[in-house]
Amino acid sequence: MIDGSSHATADARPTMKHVAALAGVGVKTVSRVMNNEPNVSQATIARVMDAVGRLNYELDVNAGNLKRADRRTMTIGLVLGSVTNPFSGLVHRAIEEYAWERGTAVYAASLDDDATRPEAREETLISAFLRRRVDGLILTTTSENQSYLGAAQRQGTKMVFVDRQPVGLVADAVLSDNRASARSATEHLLAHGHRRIAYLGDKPQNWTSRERLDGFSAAMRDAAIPAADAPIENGVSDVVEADAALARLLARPHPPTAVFAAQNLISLRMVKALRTAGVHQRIALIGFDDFPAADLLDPGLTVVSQNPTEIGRLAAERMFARIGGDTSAAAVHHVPTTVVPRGSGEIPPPSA
Amino acid sequence: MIDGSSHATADARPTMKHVAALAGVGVKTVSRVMNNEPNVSQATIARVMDAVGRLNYELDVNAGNLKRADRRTMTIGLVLGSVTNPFSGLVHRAIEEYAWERGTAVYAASLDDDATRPEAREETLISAFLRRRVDGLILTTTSENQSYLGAAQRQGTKMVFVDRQPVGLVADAVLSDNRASARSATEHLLAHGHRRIAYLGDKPQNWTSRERLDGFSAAMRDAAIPAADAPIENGVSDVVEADAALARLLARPHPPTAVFAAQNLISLRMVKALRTAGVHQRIALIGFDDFPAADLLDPGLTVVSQNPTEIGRLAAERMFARIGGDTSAAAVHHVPTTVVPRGSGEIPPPSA
DNA sequence: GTGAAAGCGCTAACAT
DNA sequence: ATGTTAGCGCTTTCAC
Repeated sequence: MIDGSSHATADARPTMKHVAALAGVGVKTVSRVMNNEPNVSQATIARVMDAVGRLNYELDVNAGNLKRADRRTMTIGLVLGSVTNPFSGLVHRAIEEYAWERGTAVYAASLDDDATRPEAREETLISAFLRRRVDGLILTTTSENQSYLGAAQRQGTKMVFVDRQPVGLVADAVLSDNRASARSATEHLLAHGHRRIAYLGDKPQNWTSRERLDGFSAAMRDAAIPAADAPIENGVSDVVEADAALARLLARPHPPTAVFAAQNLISLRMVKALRTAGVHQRIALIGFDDFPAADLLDPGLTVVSQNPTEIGRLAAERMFARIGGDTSAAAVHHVPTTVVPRGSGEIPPPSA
Repeated sequence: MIDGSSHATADARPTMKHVAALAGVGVKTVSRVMNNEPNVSQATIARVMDAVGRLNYELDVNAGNLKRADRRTMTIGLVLGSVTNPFSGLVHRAIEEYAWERGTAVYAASLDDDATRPEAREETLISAFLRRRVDGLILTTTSENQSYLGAAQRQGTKMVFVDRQPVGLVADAVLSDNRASARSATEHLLAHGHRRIAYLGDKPQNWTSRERLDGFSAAMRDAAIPAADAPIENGVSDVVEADAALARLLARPHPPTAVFAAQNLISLRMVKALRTAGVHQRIALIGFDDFPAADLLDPGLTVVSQNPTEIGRLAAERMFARIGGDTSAAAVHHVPTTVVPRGSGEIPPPSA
């Protein structure tokens, strides 16, 4: 027994037939044992399990699903923003946890916002999942319209959207109330006495971006702030751009006394830009999305904290409810956000 | 056409037989078209594709794999630390990218270090992957010994380890040279004049933790520093513990002038502890693993930066080489790390 | 260039 | 309590 090749375990992948032969039973009996079905004697179970162990047999669930009545593959597909993003990472983690607890495997695929042809990649990934007959798809789509998923949905694939609402398709969605969150953030700054507040946002092609901008605008309008005192910078996707955007804001006749960075990466870039400009102790900043080191900055970064873990858990819960036969009307589920004050968002305006 | 049920697309999932019937050809011809096989006339291809479009047919790859000669499922399984950890997230992302480019789907599963019975969960997840006949497994295992994977390996499942070396199993591994990296970090502090350096590490059950501690100890020994000046605190897994550990260090007759936090979460906890103790501008700190906001801290956090993206890419490369038939000897692949100076690691000792 | 028949590994339905 | 037969949706083999 030098190299394992003379070991009792065979090198070829065993099938149920091999196990049945070795145990001296029929294949259906092996199937019963492997699937914990009733009506098998303890003695037979023992003999089958012994053979399974000797051969290191693992049930082939794909083959079984071919014939099985419910035709469930016990897999779901996840299409999210990159797992590199802490938000997506937590959503991913929560869904995975929920799925594995229910014996369901999770396919993961990332969608980078900045890809060349995002819709093409999105459709390719989803098609790959459909060809593998996933029971459901949990999606953060980049495309403008998801009606192309209608056929797959009618054919039985369950769908739940995360961090977005579906367009051209009726399906459950789980997300933060982006508009209300942006409003809260803005009102937080207003409550601390600010009147001139700048908004830094992501690309407006992005639906969540538009929602956040709407929330900001609504809050400013309600506070009777003229649009001239609510400057907007969209599409800040780079540190250099952040510096430039801040420079533009500071060059205004009446520069803003506070900044709302409505996306997590933009928040980081803005922390740096304010620092570089030497105004980080003077201009208030509130960011969107929390991250581990936010409280270690100086000043600590005040953020609108989403609850990605709860978003993921709830999305998974909806998914498994649908898979389990829930046919209630599709709905949008909002997960609450909270403003976490850490210092940067509580800097008062100079006048105060 | 009010609700789509009267639409041309059927609600039942179509099979090749349906497509063949609608296109007026045999199933084998449909199979040829779906798999881009030669010897089909353009006219036939067009008719088949038309039927495919009308029925919204998607090939069932699981069914096909049952009979296909190579029996490849075009899926791999990933068992990593939680995608919540930025290191794992980047490794995950790189592997995913590489796999999808090769038409391979990726199953993802997280393994939390702090689970109750980590090996049980590990084996459950891996078994789930094997039952789905993945072509390969890319693993960051928690178990002490992986010889239980030998049978699956002999049966054809390729395996590549990430961030760990396999024990009791011969397989490729891709990881940072933890020992050398810890040595570099320590030498960086020594080069800045420090003689009394504390080491804060993860649980010593963890193999990478032991390697890092070894690297630290070797560097200190080479510098002829007595062990009394190289205090070690292991298993700091909490902010409170970090405070306590720092307090113990500062209470020493000759407190350390520098600290090496040899794990990413511990680095964060230590930043906070030093800040709380009011010594963050006085005691040097070097962390392990980079993170997005490290340069935004004050002082900026000097770290040993691993290259998780390259680790992931290389692991995927090895995996696909093995799947493609590479039978060369299994090897350990070290991916270089770099010390990124940002301020905290360059604070001189009081005497200098 | 095309199709008919066999069978991949398993489960359903029906024996016994 | 156990085994036998058919067939899931596809690819292989081989015939035309």
